[in-house]
Amino acid sequence: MSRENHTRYALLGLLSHESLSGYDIKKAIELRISNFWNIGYGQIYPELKKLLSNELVTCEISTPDSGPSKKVYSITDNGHKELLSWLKKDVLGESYRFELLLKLFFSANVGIEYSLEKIQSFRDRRYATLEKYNRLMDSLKSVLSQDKDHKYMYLTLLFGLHIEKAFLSWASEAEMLLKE
Amino acid sequence: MSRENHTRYALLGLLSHESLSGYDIKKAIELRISNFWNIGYGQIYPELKKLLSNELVTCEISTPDSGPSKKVYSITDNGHKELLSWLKKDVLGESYRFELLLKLFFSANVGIEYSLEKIQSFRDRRYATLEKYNRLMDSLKSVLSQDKDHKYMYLTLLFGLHIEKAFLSWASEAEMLLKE
DNA sequence: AGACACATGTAAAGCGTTACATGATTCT
DNA sequence: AGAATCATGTAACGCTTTACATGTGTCT
Repeated sequence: MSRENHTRYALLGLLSHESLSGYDIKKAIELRISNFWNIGYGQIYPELKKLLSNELVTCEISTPDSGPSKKVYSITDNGHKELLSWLKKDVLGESYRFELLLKLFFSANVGIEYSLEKIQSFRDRRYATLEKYNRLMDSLKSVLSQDKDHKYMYLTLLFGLHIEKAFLSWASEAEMLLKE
Repeated sequence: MSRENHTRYALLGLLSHESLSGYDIKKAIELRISNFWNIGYGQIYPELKKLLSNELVTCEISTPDSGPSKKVYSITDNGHKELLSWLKKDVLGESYRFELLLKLFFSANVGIEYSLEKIQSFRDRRYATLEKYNRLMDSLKSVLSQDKDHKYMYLTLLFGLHIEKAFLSWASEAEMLLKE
């Protein structure tokens, strides 16, 4: 059983909303889905090529009045079908990897200060992310009724809020426990 | 800048506690760290080979009274140094990917029933995991004072509890929002 | 005898990151 | 003129998964 190419569906999903160039796709990813699915140019351009040869997208050269020309990709009917069939399929399960936990687990080998430092900087990072999500949530709430897509964006953002808060409360508890 | 081979450190970490065969390493991984760092045989055996040729571990053939013979690996002084230097280094940041969120984000393209189904089965999965963690926590608490390693195991397990609870509370909220 | 767990590996293919390479356009 | 941004890509490398391959020992 071969693995699913999720990156392909991320691109199809974004293109199902609007036609975009590779460069614009990268920006859209950063804005919308990078919190749970980040992709770099090294994946975007090769994948667009594959999508094109599979006729899941089409490509048009656009030469705007200002700025360099772009290759704008649009989703085809086949592409849309492919996206829908993936969306309907069940998610089998999740697995995540946390380098912080891997280090922490083995940290009986080193001084406690190393663990405390790592947890503190973890907390700082996650706090900054939580603040970012809070700002995004504020701006999203004001446009929530305009478009049914926004409801789903709201769900993913809400996930971010829950998980970041969990990170922070764990970090506080972990720090206390270590200092005991 | 080449990426760090975390798998290598996971193996060194486990071997710093006790000498193990590849097969036993796999079992130890499942028991101890699979929640945040899972590895299969396809990584373990080749990595042990590399560790051996870098003289970070040694290997002895063990022929127990019962059962087939094993190749038991032990960490060397160099291996321990390598582990310590990694443990002391900062963690730069985390990134996670959630297929569920990726699908959910684009689910305005399909009926709401697909989203609800996915969230419900997500909740079932995460609830089962939370229960597992609760059981592990019970058995860990009774031996917590015996070994300073246990404190670090406790921290990682606590992380699991926090994050799974966050998953569950998000899932409930998300279901309510979708049904509105 | 057959099923199951023990035990060790290899090969292929795909995923993902990083570095590199190139050129156009806009702004200061 | 130089810096920054826009824009598109390739190549190398390493990580990860999956499937395959093989043989031993134990239990029923």
